[in-house]
Amino acid sequence: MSKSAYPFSDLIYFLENTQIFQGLPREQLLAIAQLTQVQPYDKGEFIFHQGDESRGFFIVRVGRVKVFQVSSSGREQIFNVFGPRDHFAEVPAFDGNCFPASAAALEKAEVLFFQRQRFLQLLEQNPTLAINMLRSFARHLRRFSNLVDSLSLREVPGRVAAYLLTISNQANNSDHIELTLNKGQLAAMLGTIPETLSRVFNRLSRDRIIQIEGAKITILDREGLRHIAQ
Amino acid sequence: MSKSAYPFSDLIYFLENTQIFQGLPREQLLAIAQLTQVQPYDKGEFIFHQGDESRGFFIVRVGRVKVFQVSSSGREQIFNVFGPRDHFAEVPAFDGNCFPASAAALEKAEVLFFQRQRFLQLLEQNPTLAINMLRSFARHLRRFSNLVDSLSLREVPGRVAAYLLTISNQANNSDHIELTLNKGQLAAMLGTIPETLSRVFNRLSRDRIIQIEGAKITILDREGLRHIAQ
DNA sequence: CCAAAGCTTTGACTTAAGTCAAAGCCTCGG
DNA sequence: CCGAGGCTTTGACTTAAGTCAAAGCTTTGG
Repeated sequence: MSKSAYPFSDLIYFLENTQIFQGLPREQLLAIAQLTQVQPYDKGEFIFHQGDESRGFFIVRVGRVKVFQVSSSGREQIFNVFGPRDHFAEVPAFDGNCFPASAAALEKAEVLFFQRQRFLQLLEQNPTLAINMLRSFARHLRRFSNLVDSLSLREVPGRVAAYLLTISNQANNSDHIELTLNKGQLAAMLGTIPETLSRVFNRLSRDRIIQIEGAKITILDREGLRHIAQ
Repeated sequence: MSKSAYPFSDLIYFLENTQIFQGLPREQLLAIAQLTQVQPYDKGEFIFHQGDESRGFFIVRVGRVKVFQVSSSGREQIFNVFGPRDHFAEVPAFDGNCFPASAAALEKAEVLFFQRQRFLQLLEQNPTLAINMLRSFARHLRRFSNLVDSLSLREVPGRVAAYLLTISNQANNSDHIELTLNKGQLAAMLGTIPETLSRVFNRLSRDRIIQIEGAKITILDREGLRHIAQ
């Protein structure tokens, strides 16, 4: 059943440390591991396309994956970026409707795939799994709520400032942070375009609020940044 | 326990027809009904404020409720409008974090309130309830996905056209539709302001794509509307 | 190690949509 | 039934941010 090249025990260890499968009894994990398909993707390769029918859901094993939409004019909005142990596309797997967005590998990646039918069976049998799913959905809903707030009610400098504060926060409030997305992808994440993002960084730099050197950013004036982020 | 003025059987009948409590055994519904608090709200009155701590979640019994955020400059973005049998604010009740948005009554309304702790107990005991919640979260996630798409990737005329097509759809694809929100609230729903919405309606009217008479709208050129909506 | 491809920045320009202000319309309660 | 207050529209103006084009940069693979 599995196309994995990994030892089985590794896979089980991995699965029981994902948020979605944590807390499940060992024999369930074993059953899940046997249903797991490992799929490799090259940088830029699509995992699914918006509008496709869902056949299952995914967990990132290696690399990063973006979930995004593209406008008729070709502009991209990234909904979320997922890394190792993160799962994505559970909603279509759950409700059986089409993917509302596309997914592609941001870099060479390995993704675990779980068939929809198997997954739904597990879900019915397993209250713990349902609660884990609820937690996951709740996280996604909060993320979306933030995104809508950002896109509708804040200007681009505010979004950039809020983003920088968030990643600084994730890094123990360090003033030295490093962008993990290139600037084009970051722009797509923040609902803008590379040119505009570049100009905003430029301005924050000129105003001595941050200092930029490639992907490395130093926060010089955290209060100022907070003010811009509101 | 209940502050309801309604006969109990009415309340149970109501509860078992909500999406969240449907399919629960009768004795559970009885227990839930006993925990229900009925809260009346006047038009415009707040039900909770963004940032408040969650004490529970809500089901609309009468009237309509909007869930929204307000920017620092006072602009409003409505996330969703809920009517009878709809439930809202389940995420904060579930995860215990703050409300990410505010809620207020759009008109005189009655709302059922369920305490967080009771609700979490029910959720643990009741796999059906968990599945119902998952369905609800999945719906909300799809709604958000649409909203982000709208706000980030479409211009205002596109959002308006898509909205009109959606409500026409809900009305059996009738060409005669009626706005159920006033134009200020509709603007806040579509991520814009009344002046801009007015101008867009004006243009659609001038171009013979729709015809407007107050809250009544007739679709004259559905193909044209679809084209604008993409 | 170099060149091609892909990122990133900069400049000049355009534009969608917001702001402000005023006037016209409704409608609801006294 | 009338008038105050709230909706809605219109006009004139401003502006944030997008487009297009070109030039610097980096990275990567042959």
